Amino acid sequence: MRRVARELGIGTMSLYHYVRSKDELMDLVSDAVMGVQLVDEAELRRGWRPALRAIATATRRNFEHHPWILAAMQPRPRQVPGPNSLRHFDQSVAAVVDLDVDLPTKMEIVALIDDYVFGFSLRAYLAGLEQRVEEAEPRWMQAVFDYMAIELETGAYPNVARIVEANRAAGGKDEDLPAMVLQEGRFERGLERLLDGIEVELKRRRGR
Amino acid sequence: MRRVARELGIGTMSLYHYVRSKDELMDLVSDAVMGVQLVDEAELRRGWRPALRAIATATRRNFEHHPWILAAMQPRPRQVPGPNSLRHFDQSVAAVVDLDVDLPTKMEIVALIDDYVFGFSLRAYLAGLEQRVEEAEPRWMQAVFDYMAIELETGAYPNVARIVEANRAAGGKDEDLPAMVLQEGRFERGLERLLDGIEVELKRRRGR
DNA sequence: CGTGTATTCGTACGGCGTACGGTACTAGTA
DNA sequence: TACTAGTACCGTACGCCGTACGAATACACG
Repeated sequence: MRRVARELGIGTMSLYHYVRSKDELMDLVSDAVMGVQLVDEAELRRGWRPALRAIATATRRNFEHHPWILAAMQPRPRQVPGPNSLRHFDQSVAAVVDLDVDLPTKMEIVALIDDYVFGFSLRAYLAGLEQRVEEAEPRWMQAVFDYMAIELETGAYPNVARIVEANRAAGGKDEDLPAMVLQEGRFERGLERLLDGIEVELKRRRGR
Repeated sequence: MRRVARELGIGTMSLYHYVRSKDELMDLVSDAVMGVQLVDEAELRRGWRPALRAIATATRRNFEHHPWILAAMQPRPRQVPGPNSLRHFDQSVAAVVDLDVDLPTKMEIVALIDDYVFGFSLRAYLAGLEQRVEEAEPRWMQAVFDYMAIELETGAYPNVARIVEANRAAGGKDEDLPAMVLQEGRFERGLERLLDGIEVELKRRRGR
């Protein structure tokens, strides 16, 4: 709060004229961030799959630009989502509202997409800190492999050891492993698999 | 740190003989928590799908019992996963190591499952605070609907409005909506859809 | 017994969020 | 013109926090 006030060129306590507490300020900022990921209305009319894909990638891109809000999110009692979060929710509803399934299923699909986007973004953030995911994740995996290399002989991680050995047998180098492991476009591919799974469920229900 | 020391009946600074900083203590605790979700080795030999399912549900159950570690996780530079996290990784590798796909695909499957489990757990935690998910999420959704009810007439959330109206037209009450929206077993159903999506991808690759 | 090492911890420092009470300015009223 | 009400601002101080520093104590071993 002191720093924010300093950068605004005002006294610290002046902030509290507009905001009840630091938490409330955080809520406002978080919701403001959620506002910039809203998707063009036309995207929502191209069927559930393109619509959900557009919403998910926009959300992911937004978290990529503002990863710190993931860490700033703390559970607070009786906190209610802000208008921009609700608008995001409303757009997700738009994507599934015409599906031929019952309401709970529609809402679970919406929640499922958000779960994935949040999880991917959080883990990418934890692994990557300030860098872009595509650079950071291999570095993180490198650290993992480096660390595990010490323990590999002890047999503590037998399955990773199998992979390392298979890679050696194929003439590959250990250093290449991390880069092979997590590659660009991982978010999009994971999303497509999730959408595939949803599609399977939709067909199954329609079959009945 | 002061409270931990007090509960241990020692001076605050005595902690720093065993631990370099509060962050390091957090890392140790987090990794200790990751240790209790390890899965029986026999589970890993029942095929990739049961194995991944067992790992994911064990992880989810663990996060349900210790949700605060999700909030405690902060991106720290040059942090390396602890032995228990690596053991979890190794178990995931065991589940996919025999699949008939290339290595990067195997690793993406592993990461995908973790992304979902993390995302679900984080969002459930944010929505639910201390309560069980099954109780908390409806309460959260109730707050959402209550809040949105105010705005529904303004047309700010047209798609949610459509759902509310459809529910009224079917003779349902507004109060029933939150409970209809998120129901028990949501994690397991979402996981099955994710596994379905992975299965689709495996078949596609095998077909080539 | 002395001596080095492991363990404990009291004090103090700089940072934080913010409660409290006050000051300055503006707009409206008479 | 003087008075008032409300808005905006902020200096000071309190009680937290993590932890740097250095001293005190306990213990193991020659």
